[in-house]
Amino acid sequence: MTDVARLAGVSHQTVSRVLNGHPNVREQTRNRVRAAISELGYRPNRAAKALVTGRSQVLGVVAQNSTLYGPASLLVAFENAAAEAGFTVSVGNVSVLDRHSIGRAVEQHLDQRVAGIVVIAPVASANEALDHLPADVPLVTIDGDPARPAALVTVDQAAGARDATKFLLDAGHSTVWHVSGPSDWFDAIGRIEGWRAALTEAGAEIPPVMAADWTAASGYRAGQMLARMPDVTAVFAANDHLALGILRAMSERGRRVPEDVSVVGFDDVPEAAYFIPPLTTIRPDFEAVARTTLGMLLGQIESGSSTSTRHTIAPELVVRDSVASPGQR
Amino acid sequence: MTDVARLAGVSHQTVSRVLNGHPNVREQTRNRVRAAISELGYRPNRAAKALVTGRSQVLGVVAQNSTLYGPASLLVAFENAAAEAGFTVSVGNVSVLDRHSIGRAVEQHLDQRVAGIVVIAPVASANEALDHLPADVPLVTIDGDPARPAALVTVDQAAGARDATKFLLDAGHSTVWHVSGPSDWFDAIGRIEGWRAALTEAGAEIPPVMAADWTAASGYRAGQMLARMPDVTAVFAANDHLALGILRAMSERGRRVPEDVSVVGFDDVPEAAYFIPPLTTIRPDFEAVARTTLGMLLGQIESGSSTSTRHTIAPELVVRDSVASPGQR
DNA sequence: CCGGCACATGTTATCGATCACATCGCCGAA
DNA sequence: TTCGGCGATGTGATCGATAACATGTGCCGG
Repeated sequence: MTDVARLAGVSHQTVSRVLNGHPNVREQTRNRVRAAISELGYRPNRAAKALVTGRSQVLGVVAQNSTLYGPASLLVAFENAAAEAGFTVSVGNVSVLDRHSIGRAVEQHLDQRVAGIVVIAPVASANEALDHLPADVPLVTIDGDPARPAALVTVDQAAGARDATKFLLDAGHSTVWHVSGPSDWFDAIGRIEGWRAALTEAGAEIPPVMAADWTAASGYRAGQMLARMPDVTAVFAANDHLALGILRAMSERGRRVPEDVSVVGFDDVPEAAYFIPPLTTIRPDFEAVARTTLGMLLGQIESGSSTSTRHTIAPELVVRDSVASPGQR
Repeated sequence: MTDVARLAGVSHQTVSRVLNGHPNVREQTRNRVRAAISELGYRPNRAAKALVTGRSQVLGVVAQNSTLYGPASLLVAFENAAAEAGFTVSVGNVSVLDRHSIGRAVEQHLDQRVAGIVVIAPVASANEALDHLPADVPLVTIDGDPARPAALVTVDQAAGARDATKFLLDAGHSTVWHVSGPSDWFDAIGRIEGWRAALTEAGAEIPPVMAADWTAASGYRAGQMLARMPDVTAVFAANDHLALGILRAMSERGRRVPEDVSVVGFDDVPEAAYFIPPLTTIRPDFEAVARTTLGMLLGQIESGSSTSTRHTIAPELVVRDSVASPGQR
């Protein structure tokens, strides 16, 4: 920096001003400094800046140890958005979302003096950890507890589930069964609510919820039960992997999809279009979630105050071939 | 740090020595300092350390903008391994692996004064970028060009492909068709080589390679062609998504898997066990790749010299239900 | 014609660690 | 006895940026 200052014939402070877009610098001086910077190929030392300001240009993300399509897409989208805004993202994976793990991951980020933190906290057990976090660090939660008063961005699970269920009802099914995600996930809870609401509105009978986890294996098990109940004609699966397991169970028991049973999933994983049959599903807009999250986080960083705004991103129904009218039986 | 020093009755330098495990500190002093640290809840400022040493406790990863199962698993495994070693990982996603993009991502990391960089560089176009990188920064490549003299960790694509092909030949198939990945990917090239080697060894006829990309869509297109050739009884797909597309194409044309056609994939994505039928595939050990990579990187960081060792991780065949003898026709 | 204020710029202290070197005992060999 | 050397510890400089304050210039209004 001193070299740049010397070459431009100014003081290091003026260089700093140019770098930070300070207004009170003469146009001509600014240009000279800029020229010197590019001539020397100067790049500011972020560590020094972080040391004096107490904040680095890094955003921390705490996510569950997961290679699932949803979280991975979210992460990539967030990284891209952050990079555009000049921030680096450092990821802290945890295997379980309990208080201890989250606390540790967050501390690790605070050590690094991150400018802000994003916690992808889809389960209730994360709540306690979040309540005990220092309040002065900008923090946004994704898919967290709707009941917590905190900055939150979330996919509108209920709306998606409603759309899916309605789509099946509109096709003529008298009711729709639901294979749900784990009951401690807010995502799963929201999808159950939406499904139930759609049935209630239509005056349809509400079958018992079939609880599963998010894996194809548990979808397969649920599917085996559903397949042997002849009056089941429509199933809404809480995600695409569950749906895949259900498709396989149906196929094994000779129940054709969609002729005998209609299935709708959630997530729109890239392979969904190549399931047998291609799966009708709900596509959440991960990029919108990422952009919104980043916006809120930067807002908090700039203003220095933590808001508790919340944003909900509506997902979209993607129609493929796994739904038909029951009349076609 | 000064506070800790005062409380322990020593100088800040001694505190620093304790922190960095310097040998020449009396046991008793060390304990006093440790006690003071935990009493005050002191956490060292990483920015200050990075400023003076010129390196941060951060490792940079440059990966292709991808939510694919393989890269995502690799990333998670690497993050976990790095966290255990006290390092944070900052990810720079790029959408294309060309010289410009990689260069930019790497520069961004160098700005941050990362201690080392990992580049996941599965395509030839990445080579040029890597050649122009500063030589003094520790760097390990994953899935890079086997011909480049550089630190490299890679899954043994050829061995996996051979195992897969042999398994099909051993089941009694006279030859095995191959649907490959994009020809500029080293992974795809290695898999083609392994497949061809197995056929040559067995003295089997070598059918033309069907080129595709990694998507289920392109697998489906290739599958449509394969399905209308009655003499095709065995297919080795370069990854599980391709295999999924092939399965669907076969199913549409009424060719049963595995009775009429046997299929083997590569990657062992979590859903593979729930395809119709469950897919026999090759499972790469991403965790081993991640651990090995981290080990090499830390080695370079400590020694200060860049090696050009290379490690190859052998994958494993996972047998499920998508392969049968052609005699069962 | 002068005080004062806004703007442009420079000077010095500061963040929190490590590094290089200085100091102080103490022990053992000449 | 003396001195070299080593182990334990302290002192001051340093990394590269920003913050706070100081300085110098030109313009405006009274």
